[in-house]
Amino acid sequence: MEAEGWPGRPSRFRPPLGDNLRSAMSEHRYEPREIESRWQRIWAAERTWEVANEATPDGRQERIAGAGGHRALEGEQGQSSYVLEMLPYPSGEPHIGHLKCYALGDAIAHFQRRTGHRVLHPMGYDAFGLPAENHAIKTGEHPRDSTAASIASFQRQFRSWGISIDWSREIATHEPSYYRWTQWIFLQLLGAGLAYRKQAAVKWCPNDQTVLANEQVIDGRCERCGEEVQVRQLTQWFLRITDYAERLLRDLDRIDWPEHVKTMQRNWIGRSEGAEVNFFCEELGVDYPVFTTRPDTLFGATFFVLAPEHPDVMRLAEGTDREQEVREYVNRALTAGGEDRGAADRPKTGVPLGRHVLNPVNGQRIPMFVADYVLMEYGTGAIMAVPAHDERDYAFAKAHSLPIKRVIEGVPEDGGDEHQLPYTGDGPLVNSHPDFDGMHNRQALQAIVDWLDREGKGHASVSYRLRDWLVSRQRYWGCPIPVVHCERCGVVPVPQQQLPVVLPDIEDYAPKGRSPLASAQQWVATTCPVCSGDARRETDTMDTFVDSSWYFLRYCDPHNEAAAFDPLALKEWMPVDQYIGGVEHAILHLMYARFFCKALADLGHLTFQEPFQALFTQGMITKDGAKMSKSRGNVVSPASIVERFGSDTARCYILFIGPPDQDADWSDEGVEGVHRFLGRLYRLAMEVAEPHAAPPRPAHVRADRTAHAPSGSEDRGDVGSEHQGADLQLMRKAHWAIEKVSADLRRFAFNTAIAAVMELLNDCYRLRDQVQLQTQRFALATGASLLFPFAPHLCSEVYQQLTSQRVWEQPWPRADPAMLEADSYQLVCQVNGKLRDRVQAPADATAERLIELCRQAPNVQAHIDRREIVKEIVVPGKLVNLVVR
RNA sequence: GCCCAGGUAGACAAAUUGGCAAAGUCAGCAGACUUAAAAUCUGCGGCCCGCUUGGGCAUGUGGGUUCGAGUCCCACCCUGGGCACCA
Repeated sequence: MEAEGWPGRPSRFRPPLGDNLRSAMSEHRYEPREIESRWQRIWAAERTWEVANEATPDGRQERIAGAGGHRALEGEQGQSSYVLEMLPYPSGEPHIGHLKCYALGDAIAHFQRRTGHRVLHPMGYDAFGLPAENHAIKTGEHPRDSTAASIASFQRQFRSWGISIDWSREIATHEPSYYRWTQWIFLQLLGAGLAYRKQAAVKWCPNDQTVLANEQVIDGRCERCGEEVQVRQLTQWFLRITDYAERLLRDLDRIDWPEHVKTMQRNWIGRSEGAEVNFFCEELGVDYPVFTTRPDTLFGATFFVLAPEHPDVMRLAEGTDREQEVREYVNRALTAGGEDRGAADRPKTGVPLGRHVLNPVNGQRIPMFVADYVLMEYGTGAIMAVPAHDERDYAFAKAHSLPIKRVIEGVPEDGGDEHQLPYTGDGPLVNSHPDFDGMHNRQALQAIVDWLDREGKGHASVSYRLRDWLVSRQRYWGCPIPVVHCERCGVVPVPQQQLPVVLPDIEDYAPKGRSPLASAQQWVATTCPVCSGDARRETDTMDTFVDSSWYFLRYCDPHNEAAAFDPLALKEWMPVDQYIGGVEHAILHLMYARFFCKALADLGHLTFQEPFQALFTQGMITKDGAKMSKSRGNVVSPASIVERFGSDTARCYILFIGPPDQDADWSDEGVEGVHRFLGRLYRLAMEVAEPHAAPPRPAHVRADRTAHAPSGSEDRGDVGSEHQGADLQLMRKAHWAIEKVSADLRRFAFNTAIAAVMELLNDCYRLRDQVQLQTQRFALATGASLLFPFAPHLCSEVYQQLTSQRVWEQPWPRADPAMLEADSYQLVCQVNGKLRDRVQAPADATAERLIELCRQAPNVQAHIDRREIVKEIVVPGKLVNLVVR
């Protein structure tokens, strides 16, 4: 809707005044349910939000091509835009967080469409997972059935919200047509050596009876159920995400994500620069490498520690008088290891191994220990201990009365006092070696690494905190891992043409410490694809995060039966232009999806490295300051809000409540306020939309006007008639709103965008008996057009009534620059930085003229008095500040 | 402990680049309409002094930079989040 192209620009028509307001208004009750279901039917019947792939070569676009109403307005050259909210896990009903997420994403999608983009905005379901399986254990209902019910409920509600989804691309991760390709991707990774099996100390949840990924363990507890996790030695499937640590870290610089999310990922990857140094054990004739970030403190190493899981621990202790003691310690550490081994304030336990290693820099013989504060998974599972300069080594040395040797001089005030240890700061080296003593430790660090490298005793090295991703789960309701175990051939991938490996039906879902799939004997028994001999199927299923690590690719080509996706389809849509979801996925899902992209790109399937170019993380909706939960009984269900007020109100309110990236507290009164606003818009629009039943003027408004605005204070200046002044004023306000809402949408400031439309509507009411009908219509239609991304049903209705056109088929309105500029403005007059007066100034006044106007302002004169003006600061369009002495 | 975000009326918030603090919404008060209420429409709204013109004080606290600070700098307090034996 171009301002200039406004149909039927102002006639001189003025509505006659009448006094049957009451009856006229009562015909225009705002009935969201009626309005919303009507427009939803139209969008469904016309498949308005479907969008076809342009580049898919085999004619499939006919099937998925909808009417695509918005396509009519921007032709073939419309730039593609992929707007995506995080895949919902369907359980029961959608909650308020879903409403916020989709209200947000839909506003972006609508804005994109109306600014000339072809928008892909799909929907699907993360349908495998534990809740459905736990439900099955309790009730015996097949997870497939309960999942189907939840999906149906989600669909129903999503449709009732009127979000502009291309429903033709709907997917669900539990459908064989989807997980067939999840399995295909797994085999791709397996073929590339990125999926592998190993025995490892893994986190086990005794309640859910399954292993967990490191990322799913929070403070030693299961992320899902809160049960304390145990450590078990099991053979499990892993994905080699650590191979991508460096790229996952580096590429964060190339994507437009919130800084705090990037920071979390950086911390999780945990890159450390240092050196690997070999310590030689004479007794066994073996080199033990350690990773250290502090090679500058090598001369201060007074002992050496191995992790209890270190494979050489028992071999080292064997034959020494410590053997029994070590065996007991290791056994205790390995079995009881689950209970917060991660806590830093735990006492430092450990036992000597009765063996020694040589410090490569000075040949000193130092004792070896085994202690559980050293982790097998990080570095080499062994450390050199420098108690003088490391808090943990210091605590261990104190507990076991080991020598402490200071090798870095502290800054003057700590004077080398023993009480100042451990000292982890910087300073010159001491007690080290004549070549390094006196050198600043940061330079010494490099010098020592160079020396180690030359001597072949070590080298610079980088270590990461990130661990490989444990993806196998001993659960039923997940994607089967597509391999078989053959006695002769070992682990054999299921050939691609035999995919999907379909999840079999089973009798008993109860976990027994192994996958429930193991009880499906007929399914497990199979033949080896290589040797045709007897083989058993893998009975573990995949972590559901695997399913959701690639779903955004499938949306680009959801019905492809020959491949997971067509490269041309990906080229058209990927990467996702705007991804939207909660911060709770900052590490897990977002890291895994990035990893999948990089791995698939390396395998030649993708041409991009990052799946989500821009990310927006929404804040949580709380109630009474607390997270909504059933146990607190403070849950606000979207269905009840939609029922009472309609989805337009629900959506507007949730965006109006505050900045969308911040947490916000739900307020029932606030919802009513927004509902009132929508009702006001509707009623005024209906009133002016019917020229025949001319809207009557309420008598009191007339009275009010004569009482309050006799000369029209807005008419200050030389504008001719009063009508022109008010008309101009409202037109300006409408154009101001266009400018404001457009800018706010670009920066996701939905709350202020809605407030701007509220302001416009307030002016429509305030000026309604002073402006021409056409002006009123223009202002209201503009308001509806601007509010459409937030309240699509109401705005479609209002726009249709006012203009007989479909608002979503109109391009986004553009403000007329001439309407944004007034010919005069209020000049702020300051003296010594304090506001003293305001005067009207012409827009084109020179600096000299502005100073003059300021000086003459009555209250400014009083403050200047006879004092000397030492400085004049002029900010054209804003203020003049006179500095006096 | 380390890192990040935030602290503005009675509540939620706005102020995009250092330029009129508080747009908008809620709650509140007043008026119109009504037999009345609800709904609706209109208006008022930081604190202190003053009859008003006006003046002083106000963005967690204390300093600083600047003609001018919610915004920039330093120190501190509070709230929320992330990380935390990772060598």
